[in-house]
Amino acid sequence: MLSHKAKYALKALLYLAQQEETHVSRTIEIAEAATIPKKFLEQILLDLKRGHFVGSKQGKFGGYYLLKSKNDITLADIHRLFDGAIALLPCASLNFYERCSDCADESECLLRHGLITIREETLKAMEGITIASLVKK
Amino acid sequence: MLSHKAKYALKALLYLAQQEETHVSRTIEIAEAATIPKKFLEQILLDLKRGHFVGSKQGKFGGYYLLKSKNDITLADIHRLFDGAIALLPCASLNFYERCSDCADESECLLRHGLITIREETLKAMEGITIASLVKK
DNA sequence: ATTAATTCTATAAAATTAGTAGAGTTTAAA
DNA sequence: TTTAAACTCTACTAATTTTATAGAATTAAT
Repeated sequence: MLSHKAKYALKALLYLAQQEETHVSRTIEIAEAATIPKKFLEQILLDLKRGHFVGSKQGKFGGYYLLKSKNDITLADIHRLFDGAIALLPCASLNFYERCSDCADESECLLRHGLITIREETLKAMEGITIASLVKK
Repeated sequence: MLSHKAKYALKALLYLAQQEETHVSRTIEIAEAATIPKKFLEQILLDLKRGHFVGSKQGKFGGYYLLKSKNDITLADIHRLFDGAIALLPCASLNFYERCSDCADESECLLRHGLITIREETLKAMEGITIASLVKK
């Protein structure tokens, strides 16, 4: 399941994707349009900025705008940024790999093989969902 | 990601699937073989029993055994039993459906459509992974 | 200088997860 | 019928994560 943070991030990105390219959106404007607690959204937008998905303009008349093309922001990206690994266990993850402490010999683990298959399939599906594809409904 | 409970459940089921059909396995035996805290495993086996995946024999010389065929226990089943919905948000779930409180009109939600697609694809993948397929490596 | 915005750090309440404790019940066998 | 060995059940606890909130600092336009 997605965390609220990831869900809010996606909703904020969808909002930004629907604005004119030149428009910068204030946090409060996004928060009200997408029903997201404003102070929580502040953090989320900063995370998105650090992930180089959005840019910001500071000071009066400042706000946020999409930095990457809406075609290049995928569900997999946002999942990884806010909720971490796509894989079902760390030992089956590419970007968040970690050994299981309860596993004597990883190469012998019956579970891992199946979970790698799952990761490959869900990753492909999640990379197919972009902000652009969501906006197009 | 899978919870430890779900991971332990899968490891326990894999252990049971590798025993002879007539054999009943004691909790302590499974715990030691699969490196699972015994008292934690007790709870997990009871959950698996209530889900009709395993059966038990009480009293001295009692223990657990597979109730369902290893071909009929899927990763999706175990995910649902221990970790709930397969879908990324409750509003996109079949078995754990819930409305989002921050969503004014669900039929208008741009996110939901994409998440239903993802759910369909990952569900298909997860239903393809059975205890039998994992044992066969 | 003032206003309106982002940025940053700290804090807090609630929920979830992971695991432990201990008493109760059931069954086989001596 | 007693004992041993197993499952069953309920409650509890500690740690972690999640979901925020608060407030001061910084930036930029007018």
